[in-house]
Amino acid sequence: MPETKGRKGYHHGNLRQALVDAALSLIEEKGPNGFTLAEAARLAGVSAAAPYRHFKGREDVIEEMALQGFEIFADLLEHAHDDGAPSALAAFETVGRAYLYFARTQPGHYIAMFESGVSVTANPALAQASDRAFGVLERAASDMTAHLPEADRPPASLVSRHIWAMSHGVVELFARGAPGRRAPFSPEEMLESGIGIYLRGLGVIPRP
Amino acid sequence: MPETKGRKGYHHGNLRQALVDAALSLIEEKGPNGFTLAEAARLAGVSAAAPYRHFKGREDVIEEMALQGFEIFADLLEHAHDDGAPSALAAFETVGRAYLYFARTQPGHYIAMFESGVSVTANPALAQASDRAFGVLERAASDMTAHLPEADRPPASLVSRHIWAMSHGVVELFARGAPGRRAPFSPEEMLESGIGIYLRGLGVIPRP
DNA sequence: TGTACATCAGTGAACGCGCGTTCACTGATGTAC
DNA sequence: TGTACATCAGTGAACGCGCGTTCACTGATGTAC
Repeated sequence: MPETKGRKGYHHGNLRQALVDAALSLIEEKGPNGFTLAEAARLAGVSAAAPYRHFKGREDVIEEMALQGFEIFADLLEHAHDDGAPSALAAFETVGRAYLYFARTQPGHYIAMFESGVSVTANPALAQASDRAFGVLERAASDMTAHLPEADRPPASLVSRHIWAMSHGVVELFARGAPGRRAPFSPEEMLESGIGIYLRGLGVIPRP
Repeated sequence: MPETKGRKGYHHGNLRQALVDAALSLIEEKGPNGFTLAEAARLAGVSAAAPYRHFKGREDVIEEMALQGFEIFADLLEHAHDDGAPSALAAFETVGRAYLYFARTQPGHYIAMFESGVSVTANPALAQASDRAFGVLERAASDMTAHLPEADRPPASLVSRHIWAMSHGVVELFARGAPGRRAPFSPEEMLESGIGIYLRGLGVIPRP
């Protein structure tokens, strides 16, 4: 059942984005490699040759999905950081939760970004978007550790990477796929408690 | 150039494992989906129909790779835990490092286990092997936190998952793929310092 | 306001390809006697 | 020790399939005058 999606006539109007959207839902449903240009074209209600008017090929579509994902992700982190920030610490925890939230609500983008094997470094636009997202984390880490005595203060670039790794690990191991994995804790609990213990180790939260 | 790998005559002798090995090197070289039964057969110096004498199909081969991977991994963790264990804490750090070591030295197995999308829960043997590996982590966590006052002691199952997530995140984000990703820290440094801060937060290491 | 024309964004047919899988087959091996 | 025979582990040909990609084409749209 090809979805014609409001297509009016011979010309589609917005085929480029329609193809990206189709690819996103395919990738979400069938995993990183469960998407073909041909099927995306079918979903968009268009012939198999049409995508070549907008993309160089399959890989190009994946890079576009990842790019849009990093942009959304960076925006999300920026808002999480800027908006409700009564304290640097609270902002940091909010930022951590945003990671999980993103993976939950934008699985297609998440897969394209982190599970498709796309090379972020090979595409400058992608690298830039990824840097922007990571920059938010790093600034949050920097703000948060600023008041620590210099001797006990690890570089913000290291702290932000620790948090990133912990968040990513929780998402990959306990939130994505594996619906059958009997977990005694929810990903949210695990991430919150894990970051909490880590921040206590940093000296940012007092130890009980 | 098909590799005949010491094949003697009509009968291969050890085709099952030869196919698994071929698949491992293909997966390592080309990523989780860059492996086909046909190519594995070719690598093993055998016709495309031969694998069907030993495996139900493609998915079956992936599960076998993952299974062998979990067995190796569990053995590795057990040794890391049992052998040089002057203290529960040291054992725990050794166990953490073993994760990184495994991903480095057995990339094919690692990919099959964690990046192929194989369902661990769907295959009982796989689930059992995975549980054994994880059990080591959990015991290490339990030993390590045993002396903490009960009020400040999070469940070992939670602690072990935090460490697992951190290790997995570091490996995925900073060790695998992305050779071009300019990282100011090595994965080893990041994992060691990250676990260190976390353990300080737990109260297992004194804070400086 | 109308028209000629360039450009754009699609079509559909065709191609070559490699894969997964099945099938009847056959060469090699092991075993009972 | 030899032989008949069952079983095992391969072969190779064939199939259907869907994909990626190219190509000459054509319908729709925008624009200059």
